[in-house]
Amino acid sequence: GTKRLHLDSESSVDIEVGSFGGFMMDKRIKLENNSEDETEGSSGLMRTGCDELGDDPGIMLGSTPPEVMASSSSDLVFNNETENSDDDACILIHHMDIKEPLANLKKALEETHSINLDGYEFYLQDTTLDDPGFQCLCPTDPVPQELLAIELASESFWLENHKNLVEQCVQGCGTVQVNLELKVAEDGTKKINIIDVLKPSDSYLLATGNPAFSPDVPEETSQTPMSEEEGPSDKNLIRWVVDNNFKASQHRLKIPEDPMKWDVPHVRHWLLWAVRQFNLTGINLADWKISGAMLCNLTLDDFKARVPYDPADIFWTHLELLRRCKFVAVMQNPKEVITNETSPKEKENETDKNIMRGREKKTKTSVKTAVIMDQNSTPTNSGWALRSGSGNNGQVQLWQFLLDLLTDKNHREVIQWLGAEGEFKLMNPERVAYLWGLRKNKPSMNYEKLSRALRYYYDGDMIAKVHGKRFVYKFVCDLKQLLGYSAFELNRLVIEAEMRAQNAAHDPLQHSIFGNRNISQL
DNA sequence: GATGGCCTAATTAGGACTTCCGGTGT
DNA sequence: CACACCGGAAGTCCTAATTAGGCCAT
Repeated sequence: GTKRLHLDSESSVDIEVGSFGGFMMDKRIKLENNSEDETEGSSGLMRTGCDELGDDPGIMLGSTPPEVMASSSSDLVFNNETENSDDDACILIHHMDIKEPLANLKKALEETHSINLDGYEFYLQDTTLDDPGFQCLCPTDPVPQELLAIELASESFWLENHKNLVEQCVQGCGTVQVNLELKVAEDGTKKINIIDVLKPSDSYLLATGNPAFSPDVPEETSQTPMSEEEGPSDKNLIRWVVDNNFKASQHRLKIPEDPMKWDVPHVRHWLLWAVRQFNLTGINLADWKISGAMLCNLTLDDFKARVPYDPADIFWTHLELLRRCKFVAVMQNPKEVITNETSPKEKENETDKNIMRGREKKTKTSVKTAVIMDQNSTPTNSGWALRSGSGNNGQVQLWQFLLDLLTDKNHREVIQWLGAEGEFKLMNPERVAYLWGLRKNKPSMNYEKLSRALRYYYDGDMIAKVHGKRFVYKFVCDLKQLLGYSAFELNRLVIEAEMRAQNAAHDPLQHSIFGNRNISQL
């Protein structure tokens, strides 16, 4: 369906709520912005995520050496542009290879800014072992890219100078953007606090030619695999999609979906994410020590006072969607909105992409399917986007349907998980095919045809056959990333639901482990 | 009358299967 | 020998993108 939001006197959006592979709601928004000049502010586009990040006295102590404050470089950015000059804390932004020893980082800071950092030690500020934010930084764990932004708690975590970030906290390789602050604790400890380790902005990578950070785990983050090739032809068309990385962290940190229920730390978590996501500048974190209720009641004037730079009202639109639709959305292709221009080089790339796309056509379904998986991934640039198709045409796909059945305790007799590795067996293949036929309005569907459809998945990253086992297939994708649950967890949840159902009164809404929602609605 | 913008319908392209079938493996 | 499994080929159904044509204002 489509519903219209009236955001303010100048803008309205048509939101088409569809199903993008089912798991991620694809909210397409046709933004009708009366503002003619959408390209305004295109200069300085794609700024470094946390450039000029505003002060947060709660984080930063006012003990930064003054000589640091006075210096500046292209690679080290201070946030002292804010009017709030009485607060002298600042964030330093430095780009480096993630596998460089921290000692090198310290040396670079000293050389670049002619400052003496003797006695300063690196800390992951206020990150504790119990902090969920820290857990994702453990070397043995995959690192959701968005969560490279380290959330702060109460105690600091000391890092060794001679080791690099990979050895101590973050997996991956390539260039990263490290946000730092210098401070002296009350006990006199000199700290170089690492606040964030982020993927560098595209502009930085483009300018330097450095490879983007890539986690050692399947690449993931937020945005949808927006395809450059499918960018909106209408200059006024902005496509917003749910940011799955934020959603994942939201789930993990138990942040309510309704922003009205957010407390101050929730708002702060969201804002830190937004600063980087929308390249916000001039933001003062101290202005955002507000509850979710206050956030939802911000007037446009309040907002403008807090967000001095918001070209094309992008962040305002985002906030409106958050408040009214309760989802954290990102634009699929912010560049188009901000620039509306294509450089000759980009055009050249597009040509290449078109060629690539022509090649991809031969790979059939597999690639397309992988794209849906990639919803969870932020294409570091065009890599993922190249693989993107045009969605699932709004129809349920076979793999979704199978997951629906697999998460429904009432269908365990016809299809069920085998073990913890994503394997599943069609206990009654013809019944599964019949149900699939019902869903697709294909009364003549049978297992032979269904299995042919499954075989189209073999080339991709979604489903594979388990050789030698009759009617047994396997989800080879990362279900944890896709659904927030691993196959093992899904299996356990289904079994538990079944056991509960046996012990409790019948609850018609609890067929699926997801309650009255099915996979397509997650 | 020429031009450009807007709207709508028709056409085209592409994705995800569906249907059929000959062949292979167990 | 039966049946699962494989993969090519062509077709279907759907949506999205592109193109063409008509209308209207300048």
